[in-house]
Amino acid sequence: MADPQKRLETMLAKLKEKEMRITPQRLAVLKILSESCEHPSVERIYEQVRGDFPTTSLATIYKTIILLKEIGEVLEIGFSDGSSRYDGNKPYPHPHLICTICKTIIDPDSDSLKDVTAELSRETGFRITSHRLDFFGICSGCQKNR
Amino acid sequence: MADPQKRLETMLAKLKEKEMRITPQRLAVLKILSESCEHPSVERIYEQVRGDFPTTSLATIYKTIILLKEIGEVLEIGFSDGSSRYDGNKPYPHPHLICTICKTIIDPDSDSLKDVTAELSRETGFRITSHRLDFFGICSGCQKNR
DNA sequence: TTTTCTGCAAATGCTTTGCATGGGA
DNA sequence: TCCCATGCAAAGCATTTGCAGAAAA
Repeated sequence: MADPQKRLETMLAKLKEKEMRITPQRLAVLKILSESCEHPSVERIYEQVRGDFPTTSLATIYKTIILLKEIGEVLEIGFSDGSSRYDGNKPYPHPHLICTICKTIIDPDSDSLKDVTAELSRETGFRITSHRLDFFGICSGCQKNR
Repeated sequence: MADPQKRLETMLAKLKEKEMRITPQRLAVLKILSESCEHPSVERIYEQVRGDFPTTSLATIYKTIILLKEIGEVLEIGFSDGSSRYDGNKPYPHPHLICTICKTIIDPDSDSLKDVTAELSRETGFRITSHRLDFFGICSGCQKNR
């Protein structure tokens, strides 16, 4: 995981460079995304931002994310069901390991794509059932709670 | 590519097994999907089916695809923008090579995931710009037409 | 002060649903 | 004949858009 503080600074610098304004709402979204290990959904970001700024609208979250996508500071992980999750900590393509039950998304350590399925399964306790470069599976927690 | 004829038979057998009816519209959708090299969109399938059955509705195409997904006879390739493409010829996870300009989707031959990016780029003329297990890039045709 | 951003509400656009009719088996 | 599938239109829903007021710079 990249240093959230540095990520935030990078994002802020990029916004300033593009002469875009740093509003409290935007700052809140940037903070959440720069610290994200959980790869939050729009809805999740919305809830968190509303904790600090109760009048924030969903539209603002969407607009901010569209903005960040345009300047390459957030990675969108879109799914077939139309839902999307976001990674502002590592905004570049990298493998994901996704639990199809609890929807947890983690970033595996492996850089190589060779024999990754077996390797990831062993290291994380996931049972791999599908893939994409995104690997889908069931995390160890969900395997126990069945 | 799998033999379209056999794929069609497999799909039909599965429908019968589940006691689902084989209607002309469904048969048309199955045929298109079993022969798909182009990984058609719902809209594309709709247009083709309407060639033979002009009264067919979009809802029927959607319902048929949902059905096929449930019985594992079609692979959905969903994108961040909400659009989806379908593969009924190889309804199991496999790598895709996607042109971000003309939206062509092809199935590369390689089975290994090692050094695939460079390999695919060389073999197909794509310039790889992103990936997923789905690899995104620009196909040779679009590189020429710039 | 200027220009951009916010937040509300309305508009989109794709997908799903409900239901009466039609058609497989 | 009995159900299931079709096709139309309406409903859903996540996302986008338009615009007047608010607030960065």
